[in-house]
Amino acid sequence: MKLSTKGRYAVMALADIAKFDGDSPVSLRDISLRQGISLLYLEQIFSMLKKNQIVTSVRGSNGGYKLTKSPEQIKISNIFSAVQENIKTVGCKKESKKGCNGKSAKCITHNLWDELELHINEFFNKKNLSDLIKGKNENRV
Amino acid sequence: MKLSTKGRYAVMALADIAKFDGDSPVSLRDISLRQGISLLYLEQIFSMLKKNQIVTSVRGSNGGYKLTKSPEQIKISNIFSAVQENIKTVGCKKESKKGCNGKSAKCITHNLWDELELHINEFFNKKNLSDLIKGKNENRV
DNA sequence: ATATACCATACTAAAATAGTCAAGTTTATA
DNA sequence: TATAAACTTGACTATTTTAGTATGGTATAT
Repeated sequence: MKLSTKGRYAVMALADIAKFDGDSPVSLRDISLRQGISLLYLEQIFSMLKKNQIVTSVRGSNGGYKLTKSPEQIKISNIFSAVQENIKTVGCKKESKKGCNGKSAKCITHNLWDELELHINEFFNKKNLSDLIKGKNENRV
Repeated sequence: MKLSTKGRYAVMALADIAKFDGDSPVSLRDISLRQGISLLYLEQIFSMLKKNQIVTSVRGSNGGYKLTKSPEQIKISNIFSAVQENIKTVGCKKESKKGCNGKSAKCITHNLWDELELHINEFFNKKNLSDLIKGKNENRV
């Protein structure tokens, strides 16, 4: 089980914006250089972030992206759902209301995965962008 | 982010053994039929579980597998590490002692993924096989 | 004897991941 | 107003992982 780069890069890039945020928008080129993420890949990711109102874009020379809200208000869970990095721990072949895998009841492990999913989502709901750029993370790249 | 079938099936199959455990060992054929998992795939998984002393095998007719410990003593984390379903949420390209991705410091999101990993591992450390077969899970398949 | 069970290695189809490539449009500013 | 810097869109692709199959055994209870 691992997180995809899409989700991780999205958080990384937004933390970068949060950190370097001023009056002017932050360009993808700068993020690309600072974070070592391909520019073309960033464009893909930011297209999704914009559609989901995590960022707004400023076109033209010296343009770039800005956060729509303050870092405190942007939860990691918001970012993940924007880039469709969803935490789907379970994957019973055929899950219906009645049961899993075509059986009449849910599988014996079902609650366990549900609980885990809940845990992870709670974790990402409690964390926001501001948590990443303050305190002991100050010297991070 | 999702769990692989290998990890999930391993837990499922062991819960099955725990549930139907008696004096005689439980055959993979029975588990395969009850849980709807390919017999050949189960053999692969149980090979790993045996190597890691989660189960012992009894050969010959009416043979099968038995848990080496009581269900209370077998943690989900033990099972996952046996089948190499490791919770590696982070995947910085080049992570050294100094930093990530060839930089001089760890990346800004590093602590976040580490924390998540810790959370998940704690969760699986607290859960054992017995939790799956008692109480509200009694009627599960 | 033999059916039932475990054991081991190699192989593969399909899906997901992690991007790249091409061809634009928009706009600040020199 | 030319143009470079920036955003936008959609298609494409190599690599890796996943989720198994296939094959050919060995061991042992009955």
